[in-house]
Amino acid sequence: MALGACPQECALPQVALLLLLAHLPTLTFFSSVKTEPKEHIKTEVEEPPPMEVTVKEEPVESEEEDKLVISEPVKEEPMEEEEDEVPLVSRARYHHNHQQEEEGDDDDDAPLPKAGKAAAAAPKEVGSPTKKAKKEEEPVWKWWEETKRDDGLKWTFLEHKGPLIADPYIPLPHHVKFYYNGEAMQLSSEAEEVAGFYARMLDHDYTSKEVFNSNFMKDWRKVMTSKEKEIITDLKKCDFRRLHAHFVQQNEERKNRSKEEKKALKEKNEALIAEYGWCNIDGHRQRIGNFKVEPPGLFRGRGEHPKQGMLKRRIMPEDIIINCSKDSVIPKPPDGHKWKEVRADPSVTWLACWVENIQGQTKYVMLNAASKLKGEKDWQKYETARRLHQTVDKIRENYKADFKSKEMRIRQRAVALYFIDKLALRAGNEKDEDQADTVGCCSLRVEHITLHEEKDGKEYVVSFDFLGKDSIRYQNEVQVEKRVFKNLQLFMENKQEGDDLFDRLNTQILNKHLNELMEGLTAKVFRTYNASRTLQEQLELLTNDDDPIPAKILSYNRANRAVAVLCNHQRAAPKTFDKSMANLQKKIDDKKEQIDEAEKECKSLKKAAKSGGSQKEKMAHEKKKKALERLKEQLAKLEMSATDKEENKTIALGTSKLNYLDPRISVAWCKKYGVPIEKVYNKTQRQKFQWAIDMATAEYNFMGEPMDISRSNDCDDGGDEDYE
DNA sequence: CTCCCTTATTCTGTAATGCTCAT
DNA sequence: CATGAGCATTACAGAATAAGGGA
Repeated sequence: MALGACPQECALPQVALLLLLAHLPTLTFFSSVKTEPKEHIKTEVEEPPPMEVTVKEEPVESEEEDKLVISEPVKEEPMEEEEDEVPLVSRARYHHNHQQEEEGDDDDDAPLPKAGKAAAAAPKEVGSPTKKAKKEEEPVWKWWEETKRDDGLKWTFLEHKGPLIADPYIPLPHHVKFYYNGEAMQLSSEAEEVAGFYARMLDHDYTSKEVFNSNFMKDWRKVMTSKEKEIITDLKKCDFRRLHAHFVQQNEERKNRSKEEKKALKEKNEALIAEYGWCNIDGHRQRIGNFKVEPPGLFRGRGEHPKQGMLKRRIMPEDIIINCSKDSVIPKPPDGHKWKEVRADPSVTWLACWVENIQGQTKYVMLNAASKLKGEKDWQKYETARRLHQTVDKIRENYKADFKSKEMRIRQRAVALYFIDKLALRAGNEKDEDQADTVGCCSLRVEHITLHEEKDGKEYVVSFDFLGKDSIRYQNEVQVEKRVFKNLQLFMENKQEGDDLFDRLNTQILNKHLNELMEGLTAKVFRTYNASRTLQEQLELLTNDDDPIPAKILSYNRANRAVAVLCNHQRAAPKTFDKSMANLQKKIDDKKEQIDEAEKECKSLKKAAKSGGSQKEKMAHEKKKKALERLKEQLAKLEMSATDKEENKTIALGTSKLNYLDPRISVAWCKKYGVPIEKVYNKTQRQKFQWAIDMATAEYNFMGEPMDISRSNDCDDGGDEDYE
């Protein structure tokens, strides 16, 4: 049963199987406890479609909102334009200067030149109609109802304030001293700043690593004055403890700030966001993802990174390239500074970039996940995955046939693809020497797998053990087809540790082949496809229609978890895991005790009610019964979260939720089972997946007919339920 | 009910990867 | 084919914030 999670016979690593199997009984147990309170039954049975209930339940923002609500429930009518539209920074300018724009730009709200029928019909940007806090929600731009532009350009108009540069260094107070060889030493500002970076990390593992320390020392010495360089030669003689203590104290003080201070700080921060956090793209205001330039610091590579500890230098305006329209207000560099360059390249999505000094890579400032540019791409990604579904059977046949090919390179390609499909491995590009030694499928080396003709009663078992992205360990034992096994033996013949398993293959070759099988197909599409498919299948399998909401959510999380396991999304067990688990357990025990007690009381009341039979006594009994039910429900919820927590100990759900699971599957599930969307997506997630929440109905099927995104919403299930 | 502290969740930061295109 | 630039996506850790729970 749990095997249903796997794309094919047994894709899930063993852990997953164990987890799912081990907990299925629990699940059944819960689903059979019929103690739902009346309201629950109602929500599910009664008229108003669940969705409506949901909308009402939208958690209210906070204090301010309360005030407003008190004053008067604002009427439903969508308040037109005026206020809601404020945010467009320089609309006037935009229209003014925007002559190269084609015709159809007469509507204030549809600045996109090619907006077709969809845009015309679309209710323009609708703000939050009811609640009207002064910090109003940004009006939603339903870009998904517009026709996608097909010229490959990302924008016509782009205006922004440029990135926010890190504050200059402020030297430490004089009493905070660095000691060398037991003696206080006043460092130059430059050397002190870098010393501070190290001091901050004093109680981190990094500072106990040799590579980190030697890289640090080397770079630190580069910023020292010649005198300092002469003196400071040995890290072991450096004493950063005063600096460290200073920073700790600073943190402490920050935490203990008064309410007023905190509020002021928050406002200041919001002002910064208001100024730098937004851009105007084709007449719409959209949030920028990372508008702050990365401040200087010590490079923290993951795993055994050869460059860990190196100094990440301060980025100055002179390093930064700005990208924006010619006719926009060009961002102003800080006083006395210049940008490296200002260009207007509408073929890319970034607003600014610079080259980072550790790896020589370019870093970009881009829009945030809720933006059209990102959302459209995301949507497209899932449509590609759905197209794969249409042809995946053929592709599988195809690579299975290739297991027998006369050509080694074809066989290797086939086996690699088999792994990518079955195990959701990453493509595995080659890497440079100066990066951490991690691999993906194509870059697997012979030492990363072990072949077992037989293991634990199974034939042809391959065990994997390697470090993948972010140096996360991948360990798995998989039973494979005999042909795959024999091929692997062949590939490994006459090879030794360090040799590539697939020596006639790399990602370009593989992707080129894939592209011939299906337009737009690359190795990573399989990951997306198998992840999303697994979610949908697991949801179907695990959800019980008549479960109360918490049980449904547990099912959802389990389905999500199956995907996370498939994709090997791990996390370090939270430091306080055991403790908090024990706490939870105690709560559960307490609750059980309460229930025991309540049960006893209930029984005696029942007796009293029956024999004596006064109205009062009956009432008392009824009351107790209800209380008891409530308690039981609370207990079920607690136990639910306990299993959920336990199962989640070292598994991270976020990554798959955010990057691999077609959000329409989740939206459809919520609609189908009357689960409020907030139970599955938090606020930012709802923003990111607005397009899906808006477009998917309960009938959405990931494995159904893909949509043609470029021609927009003229197929599929034209859902129009508003559901925020 | 408020306050304070602890724990859980969300958000931010930025590293690490995938993939295409030009040379 | 090999290599590297360019840019976009995916990834986890840690900081920040919110929520829970006891006094």
